[in-house]
Amino acid sequence: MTNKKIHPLLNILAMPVAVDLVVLTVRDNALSALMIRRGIAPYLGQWALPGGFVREGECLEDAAHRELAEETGIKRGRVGHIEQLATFGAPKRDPRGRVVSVAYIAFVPDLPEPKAGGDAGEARIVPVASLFASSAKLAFDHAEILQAGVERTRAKLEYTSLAAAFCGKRFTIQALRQIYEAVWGAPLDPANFHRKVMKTPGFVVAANEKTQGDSGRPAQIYTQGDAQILYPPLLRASAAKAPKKSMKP
Amino acid sequence: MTNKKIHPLLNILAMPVAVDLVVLTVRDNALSALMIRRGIAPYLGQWALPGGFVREGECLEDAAHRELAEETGIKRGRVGHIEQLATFGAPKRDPRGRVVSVAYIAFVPDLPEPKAGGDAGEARIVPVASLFASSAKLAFDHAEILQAGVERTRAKLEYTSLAAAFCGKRFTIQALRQIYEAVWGAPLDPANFHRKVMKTPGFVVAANEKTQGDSGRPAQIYTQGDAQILYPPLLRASAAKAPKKSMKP
DNA sequence: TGAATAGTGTCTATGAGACAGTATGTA
DNA sequence: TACATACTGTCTCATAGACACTATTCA
Repeated sequence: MTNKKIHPLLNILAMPVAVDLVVLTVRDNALSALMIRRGIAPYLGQWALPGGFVREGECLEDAAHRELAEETGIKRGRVGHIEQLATFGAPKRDPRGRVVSVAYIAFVPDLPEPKAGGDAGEARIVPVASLFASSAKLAFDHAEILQAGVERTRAKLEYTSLAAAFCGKRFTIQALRQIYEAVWGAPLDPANFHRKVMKTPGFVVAANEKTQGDSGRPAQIYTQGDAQILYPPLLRASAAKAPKKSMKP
Repeated sequence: MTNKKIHPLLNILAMPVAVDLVVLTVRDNALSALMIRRGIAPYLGQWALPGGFVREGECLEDAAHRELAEETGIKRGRVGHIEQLATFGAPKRDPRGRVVSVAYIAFVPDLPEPKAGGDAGEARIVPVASLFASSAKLAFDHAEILQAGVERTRAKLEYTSLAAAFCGKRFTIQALRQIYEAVWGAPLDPANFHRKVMKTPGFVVAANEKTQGDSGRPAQIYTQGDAQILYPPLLRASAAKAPKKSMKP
């Protein structure tokens, strides 16, 4: 690249690149997403995912963190986990012109009600079940992005320790189980769950503390362990599987 | 390097968007990728993934199929499976200027040695093991993309029926097993594998035909079934798991 | 016949699920 | 004390892995 007059890319189509964020948390035992009510056209007044455009010299994940902080006030340190989800690039997905959007999922421990900042309108934490209801029309292709983010999250809880990213730094096994129950939308047997977590090396580490003041026996408090991958995985019950009958007399 | 472009409508930084392809096949029992030797600078003469820029009015997956056909001659119908892998957007990943690249993985049944077309140099099918060797320096961040594609592929064979996308339309259980062995790089017990595939509903469907002319008992021929998801999954042996001892006297 | 591969039988170890039982706190 | 929740024990069933065995072809 010594000849600076030649720009091989000049006659290539260029387009804005955005990041959109599926920010998930568990609130009142319901998997919920942080949504922004759009204050400008198009899709004025509809729910949209937080997001914005990538800037010069900024990598995609940095853009995601920046938008999260700008639009919702969530700083990097409060984010339990962030990862790239997928990229959406249909030519007409934004009526203003072609935009490619790189979607991220972020898991955040239970949040205070956020305040909107930047160019966003009202920001709220909404249970995903109500967003999936047909009456809730999301802006752009954000329903599709949200759906993909939730499905990825459900799948990842099976074989990774990411459920802990929804908890705070210190948590009980019950709290961890409630994350699974909220994300999967199905109850789990507390006894079996407890045993499974305990025998998965590195999933959680006992802290030198117990709960107190609650009703019932105090619970051991744990912190997240080193393990990233759960082996064997903690599988959801298959929808395809026939219900079982107990044979105990 | 002021390759900055401003989108006319939005006054936002715009950039070229590329697709890069991790085209995988199993050849001589080795997982292999289709690579292109670069015929132009930068990285002249080094191995790179096939790819190119997204065009106006073209969605990302269409761009992936188009580049695959242009650079390697593989038509849509020959592709067993294609899916988006991830998007790579580090500001300096292309020394010519900022480019965001959406990577795809494609699985193709065993290929004839390809001919290069378009602006590509020599195209070849290379075992991924030799590409991972430290001596093989790939262009751009393509080593990282390839690594991600191979890891995704290994993981997906566990819980999906995608291994069949590496086989032709009709295949034996042995052929399917050899896909798993090549992708995972580890032998599987033929008897147990056979039973596992058979008892997973919809994984394969028996065709009305058997092999003939080979040594050994003729094998039933199958086609791919309806199932997308394997439940329960066909897990790789964990590296973390201690080797087992047989207790049989 | 023997070599080779397909496919089945069967034993064992492991893990999931159901659920009873015990431990330890609060009201 | 009653109650609630944490945790443990234990039984049953399903599955994976090891590997012996049978089946069916070709040379």
